[in-house]
Amino acid sequence: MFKEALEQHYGFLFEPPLMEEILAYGSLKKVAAGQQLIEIGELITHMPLLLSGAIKIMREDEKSDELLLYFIEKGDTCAMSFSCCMGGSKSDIRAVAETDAEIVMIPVAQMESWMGKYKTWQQFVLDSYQARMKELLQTIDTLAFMRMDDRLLKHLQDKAKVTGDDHIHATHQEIAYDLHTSRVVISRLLKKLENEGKISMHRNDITVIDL
DNA sequence: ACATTAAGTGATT
DNA sequence: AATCACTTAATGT
Repeated sequence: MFKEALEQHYGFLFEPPLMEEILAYGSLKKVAAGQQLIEIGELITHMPLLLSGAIKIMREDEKSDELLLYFIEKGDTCAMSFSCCMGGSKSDIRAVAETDAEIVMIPVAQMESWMGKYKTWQQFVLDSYQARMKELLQTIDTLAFMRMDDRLLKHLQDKAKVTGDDHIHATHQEIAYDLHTSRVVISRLLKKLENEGKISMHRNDITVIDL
């Protein structure tokens, strides 16, 4: 069961009756790193509560080019899923497990009734919505002003934070994919960051020093 | 030793 | 900042 982990990350947020309901209606889902959770256009039937690990949320264009929007960590939920759940509509985003993760899946029907029933739930939804909105604005800022070097460093720091490891196991190509740019640009900027002493790199491994 | 994949570089748009 | 063309380095078979 997932009772202990749930209490550890959400116990201070939700009152006992709500915790009971989460235990009753939620189901635990374990995913491996790299596994896709939600594809664009897929119908949302459940809402995720992260217990451990991290999920990355991506957007995709017509040419199937990807762009990373933000990460979700333990104690978070996917704010995007609220709007989708409520309207019974389809997902606008893709969710991929960044690390191995444990997630409690809540059926949409339940979470809707909790909105009216539990004040703490309502607050939780509102808070995470706000947090996600803030992160989105941040990514928009860096996008709009096209400061790729800052964007790259932020991405590396986020990734290190989210995985709880300052060693990042990724190729330049994969990073380029996340930031929607070319591998050559990433290689050059990484070189620059290395010269500035902010990171060190080896094949398939980047160590973030400046956290 | 050879093929494959990741990373580095210079030039061009 | 993106793309091309090419080199160099690391890894796998």
